Amino acid sequence: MSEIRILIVEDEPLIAADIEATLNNIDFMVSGMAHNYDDALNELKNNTPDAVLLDVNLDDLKDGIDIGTIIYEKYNLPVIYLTSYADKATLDRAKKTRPAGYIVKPFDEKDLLAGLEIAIYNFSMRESHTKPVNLATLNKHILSVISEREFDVLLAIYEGKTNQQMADSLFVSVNTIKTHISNLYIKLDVASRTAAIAKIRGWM
Amino acid sequence: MSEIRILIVEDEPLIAADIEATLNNIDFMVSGMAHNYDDALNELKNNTPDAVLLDVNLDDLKDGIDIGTIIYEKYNLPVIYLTSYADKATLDRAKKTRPAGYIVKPFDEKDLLAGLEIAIYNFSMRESHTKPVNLATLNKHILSVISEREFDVLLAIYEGKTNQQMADSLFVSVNTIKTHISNLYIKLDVASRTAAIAKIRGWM
DNA sequence: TCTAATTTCATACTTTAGGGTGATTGCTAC
DNA sequence: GTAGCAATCACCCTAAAGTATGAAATTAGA
Repeated sequence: MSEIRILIVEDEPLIAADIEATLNNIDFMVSGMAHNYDDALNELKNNTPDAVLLDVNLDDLKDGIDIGTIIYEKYNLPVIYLTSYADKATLDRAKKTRPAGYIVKPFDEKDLLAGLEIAIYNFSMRESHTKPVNLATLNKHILSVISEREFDVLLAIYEGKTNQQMADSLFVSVNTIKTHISNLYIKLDVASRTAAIAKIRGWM
Repeated sequence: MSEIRILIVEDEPLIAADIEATLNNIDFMVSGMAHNYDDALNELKNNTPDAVLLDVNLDDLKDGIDIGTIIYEKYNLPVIYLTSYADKATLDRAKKTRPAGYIVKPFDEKDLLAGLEIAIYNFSMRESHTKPVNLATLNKHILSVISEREFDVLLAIYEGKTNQQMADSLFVSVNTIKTHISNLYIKLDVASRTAAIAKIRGWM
């Protein structure tokens, strides 16, 4: 994996340049710079980054938290807020956008890099909670081994598909799906799709 | 709800006193102070806090991350690390303990309060991902309103139970369960138990 | 190369889930 | 008091899921 692409949204040129200089290293690269709400949305759309450094106080009608709200709702990216003050009301607005991190100005190189690292890591962990398990970790929990194809079927079950829908999307017959499901049930020691879902939930 | 009880683990008395003064306000209170590994474990056991502020660099054989590891494995509390430097190796060790936040020294009152707020909030959100939904939040996501009994049934579905098992544990007939499920499907706009589970997944 | 496991499919059968319709009871708000 | 809703239950029917058994083609490994 290459560098993590960061979008910087900051209206103070000096700080923006400072952050840019700090971030262009082994681990990170700057994917784009935005100075206001519209620029930021544009960058998000046309040059989607892996994470966003977001100044809360922009010299604009819309502030950083407005952008954070859009990112939370539309994009699913880790947001790290930069702010020079943190009153209760602003903080409460910010919390609603589930930021991955929060860095208070003034900050130095270490604050920024450490804050970013932790925030992005935490975000990826947070994400993995909502995603289904992966085959390798799944197999750590059971005696017998679930095959790749069986895993495909298990994921489809997890997503709420019917046998027919699975058959269509995996290009096999419903009979085949049934066979896989039967084998899965034996291996997972369950007797229904919902029991299977309940069983694998929590394994991540 | 009363104040959030914070355990401070910090071996530098000046900083510890400073944090204590900052934290004893409306939102937070200090549940205890520890200066080393053993003190910290003792406090965790006998006076369990709601969150832990953890200095990484303790003047001890075991450092803050060792304590963080214990908290991650045994207790399930949000940990916020305090550190004056953040080299890659330390950061990697810290990340493995899934800290809720990371505050880099030197920090002022605002850093601390904002960092704590965000970290604890994020942690509570992270937690709720693994738990089933609650009725109130569930109803925010749909047009019609799910009743209490319907919610009981939905939870039972989520847990992988069959209609018969639900009927037994809720002391009603299978027909009643079926009626509730039918109504649930209409309200959730789905057509099967697994689709219902997939739909409510993520709502927390 | 021979074996074991995976993936594929089939047929037949049973059980569970889901859809439609209607009805009773009890509670609450107007 | 009556309209509305929640909760309960019944019956019938269809569709989907699950069980059992057997078998062929493919692939990976010893």
